[in-house]
Amino acid sequence: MAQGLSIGALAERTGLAVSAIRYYETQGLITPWRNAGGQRRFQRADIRRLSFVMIAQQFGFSLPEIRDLMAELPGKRTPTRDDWREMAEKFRVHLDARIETLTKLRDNLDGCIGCGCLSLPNCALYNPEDRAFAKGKGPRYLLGDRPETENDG
Amino acid sequence: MAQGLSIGALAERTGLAVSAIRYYETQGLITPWRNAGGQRRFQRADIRRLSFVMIAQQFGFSLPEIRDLMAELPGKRTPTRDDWREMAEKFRVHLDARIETLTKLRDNLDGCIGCGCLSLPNCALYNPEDRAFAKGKGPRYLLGDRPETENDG
DNA sequence: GTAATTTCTAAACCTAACTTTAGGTCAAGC
DNA sequence: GCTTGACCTAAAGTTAGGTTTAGAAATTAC
Repeated sequence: MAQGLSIGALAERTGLAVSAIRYYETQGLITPWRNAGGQRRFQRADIRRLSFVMIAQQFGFSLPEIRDLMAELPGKRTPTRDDWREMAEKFRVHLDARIETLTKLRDNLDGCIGCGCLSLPNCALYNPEDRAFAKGKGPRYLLGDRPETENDG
Repeated sequence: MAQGLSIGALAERTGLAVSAIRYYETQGLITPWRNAGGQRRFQRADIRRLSFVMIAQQFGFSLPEIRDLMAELPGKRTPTRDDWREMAEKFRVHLDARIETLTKLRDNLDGCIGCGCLSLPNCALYNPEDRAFAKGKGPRYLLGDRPETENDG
């Protein structure tokens, strides 16, 4: 293994399937070079990149989103500690937001299901801030009612 | 609307597409009855059920998982406040776990990327507790290195 | 130097969670 | 009572994130 890691070696180091790594290349998440025989060769820093991909996926980020996050990192030279740190700081903002959203949602759910009303006009849940809780598309009224409607179990 | 809600009415009340509601029925998330003409009719309580589905999805639960969670609720009679509360308590355990996982992961990422090493033998990240951080499949070594390997930017 | 692995590409396949389409029925308004 | 919109089913299509397959070429192991 004179120059760079083979795809199999990278797979072993990251725990990913070889096919997944190839797929990530098509999605622009890593850009290996090719050796004389046309096989992919990876930098050792790509282990870190792929680990980051897997971590970000755990947080619910899509591959395009992750690619955009990683676009912060230098493409050509090996990212330094500071490159990573800078990127991670921006990433952290997203993580914090995601965690806060989930925490709020959990607390709201608690409050609404736990409270006696189950009818939203009286409930903390019924307010605009809470309704805009996530990436769109959510329930318009968090546990189902409209403001002018009364209790309906 | 003498008896029950039509699918269109339910769609309007929940913000879901009609096609999604039909799909949820095939997945066992709701069980409407049919009127004389063969059209679906829903209970008002189904608004709440579907809202819960959407909320649980935000937390990353799959439809089968959500169906199992909701199996706690009485199928025939309209769920009472206490039915919901009981179910929500079990759900909350999952939410707490998910939030804690994400929080830990965030802190780990902070620690590792932020620290000077970027080489895992010295890093808080390299320990079994952290490596088992999620629903399997994750990176075997959270930011890429193996213990016996040295710094590699 | 040959055999066994790995890797290559392209294309097909897979699951989850839906949406769209097609052709037909039901219900509500005038 | 007719028209229009809502609803029905079944089947095909869609997107994300991959995996599998097939046949060929490169690499490694002996």
